[in-house]
Amino acid sequence: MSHPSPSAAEEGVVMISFRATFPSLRRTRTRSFPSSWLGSCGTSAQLCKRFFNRASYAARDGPAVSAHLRNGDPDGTREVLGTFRFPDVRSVTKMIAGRSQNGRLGDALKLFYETPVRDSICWSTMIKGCLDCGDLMKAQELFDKMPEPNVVSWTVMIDGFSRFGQVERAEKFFEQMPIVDLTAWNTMLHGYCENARVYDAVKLFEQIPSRDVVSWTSMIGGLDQNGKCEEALVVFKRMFESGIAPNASTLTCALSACANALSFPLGVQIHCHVFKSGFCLSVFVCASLITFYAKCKRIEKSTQVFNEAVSRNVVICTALLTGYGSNGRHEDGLKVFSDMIRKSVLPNQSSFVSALNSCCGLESLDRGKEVHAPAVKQKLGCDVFVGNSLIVMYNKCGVIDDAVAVFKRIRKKNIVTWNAIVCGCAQHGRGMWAMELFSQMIRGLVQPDEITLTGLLSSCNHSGMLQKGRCLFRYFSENTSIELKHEHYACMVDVLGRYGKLEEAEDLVRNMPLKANSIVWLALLSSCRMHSNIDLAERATNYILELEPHCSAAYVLLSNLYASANRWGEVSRLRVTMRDRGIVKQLGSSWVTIKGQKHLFLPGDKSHPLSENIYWKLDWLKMKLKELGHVPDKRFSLHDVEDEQKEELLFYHSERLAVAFALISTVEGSTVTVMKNLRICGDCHSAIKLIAKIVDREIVVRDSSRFHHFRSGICSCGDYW
DNA sequence: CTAGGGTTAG
Repeated sequence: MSHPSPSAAEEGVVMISFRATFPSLRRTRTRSFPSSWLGSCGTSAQLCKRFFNRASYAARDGPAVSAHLRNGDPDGTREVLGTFRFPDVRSVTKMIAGRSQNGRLGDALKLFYETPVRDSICWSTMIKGCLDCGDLMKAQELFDKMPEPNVVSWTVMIDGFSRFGQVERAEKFFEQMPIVDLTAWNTMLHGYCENARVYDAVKLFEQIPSRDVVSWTSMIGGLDQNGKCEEALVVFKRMFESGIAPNASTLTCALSACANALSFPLGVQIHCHVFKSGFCLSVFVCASLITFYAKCKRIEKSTQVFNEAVSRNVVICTALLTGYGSNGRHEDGLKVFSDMIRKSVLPNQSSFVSALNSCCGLESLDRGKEVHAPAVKQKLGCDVFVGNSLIVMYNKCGVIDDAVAVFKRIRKKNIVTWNAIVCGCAQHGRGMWAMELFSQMIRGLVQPDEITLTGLLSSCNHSGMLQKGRCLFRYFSENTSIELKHEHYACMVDVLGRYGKLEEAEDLVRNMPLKANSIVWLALLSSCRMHSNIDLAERATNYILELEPHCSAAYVLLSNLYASANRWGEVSRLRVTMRDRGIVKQLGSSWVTIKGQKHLFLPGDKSHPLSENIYWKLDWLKMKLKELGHVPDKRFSLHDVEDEQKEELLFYHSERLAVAFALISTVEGSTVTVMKNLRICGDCHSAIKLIAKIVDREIVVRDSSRFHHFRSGICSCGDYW
């Protein structure tokens, strides 16, 4: 400390002389930051300046101010300054920074304006504060008013413009700077990178007179984050040759590039370097090692790095959690998550996102709710990222109402939020909701994107809204710059075809500007299956097999179409072709998750330990169904066998076994949810409607295309699916 | 720890 602390005597002298000069001040002493008094101070600016800049006061009170700011209690600083006779510009600057960082721009500005003496640091802090609080205009205004902007304030502005996506203005500022130092160069470099102008960044990088480790790291990270991971690695190697030693940040960026480029050997080399150099102490490096191994599908190595990590903070845990998720090891991922909570490592936004993704992977509503609860506890339930994941999770686990509840609570919705809920409506057959959401988007000036269109068309498709579908399709092609892709045409063909407009659908396929791919033709073929149009189906199949000779779905669809028309000769001919070409039909299966345990059923399956009870329940249901006048629809039994046998086969479809098992294994009155890998069979559909009525419970079946909510004799799909 | 630059998890 260059300034010695004042002795009590000295302080006393100051006090006495000050009070003698301003006797009225005694009353205001305990009040916080007396602005009125600052006004009177202005009459003697020199005196004021002398008092304000007395380092001795800052030496005594400064640490207290810092402590309050550190503890997130900017108001505490007022109390300290209340006992503080002469706040100096350093303390005021700290307070301004504190208030800005707490999002209280108004208070910060008030302090700033009340301060009579402002140095360039104070100005820069205030400008930065405006930018941190999202007020670019105010920052610019202050910058223009600043008496002598220095290289720091210029740099703050460049960074601000870049962060607001106004890289052109940043560029202009950079060109106009009277003095450019290396930090300014690096700021501009980073600005280009974060605004996807990575090649301008490269150009700038080559111009930097002397590059330091930050320049190199920015360049490597920038290239990597703009999808140029190979080039990032080239720059990394060049850096080594130029003799600049990488630090923890550099290694983090380089490892990320290795992961994206799946450059396993180089990543391992970096790992060795990390090990030898001691950078494994850095949590960032450690996390990126975990991610690197996970992306290279060496999840065991990720676990090893995790186990050997010196400290386990949220970043490291989340890296492993995410790694497990992306390797399909959802149970393990959720175990990491629950360990975090148990060991009081507070999960953050990303941890929740990954954990919820794993719940989706397990299709487990219970696990999803277990993650939702701590998210709410941490006030992240309405966060846009966590919220988006929650919407997807609730949709996928079959409870659209909960997804909607989350949607409504998210205040700062982004396009992903809107898409998530629109796609949920599609899956759950809430076509009208989807339309209402779309008009809300348009009114709220939210730009829909190509995913929105897919969601909307598929909503129309699942709700049988022909006219709405046609309108949307036209609206998007005429009024937006969204490029229509194959999936959009496939969706539209579905909308038309399922409704029975097969000719119109075929016209669309033949006249679309892109070359129709197998997905588009497959949409047409499945419509033909629904509306028993064998001619068109045969044509569509030919196109599909030309494009994709091993498309088993095409064979199955056509074969089922022949079967339902009793053309068994064609069926067996197709079966032979399939066998010759080695095409295997996907076997139908259904499953139910109860208490975290997945129970899988195949058609006519008797392997389940509770098989006897399941079949007993099914027989009882069969009797009840008969009483209600249910007649099995044998058209859905696509085997060339006697009618009675057909009925038998129908009754033991995997979805029914799963439903019966779910009913006997859960509490009466609760909703049961069954998943199926293929589309639900038509006869099962009508039977389950009645079963829901008989047992007076809601039964949810998710098949390969959507959710069916069965309740008291009706299905949410309105028999249109 | 009074102002400006690079890093992680999706």
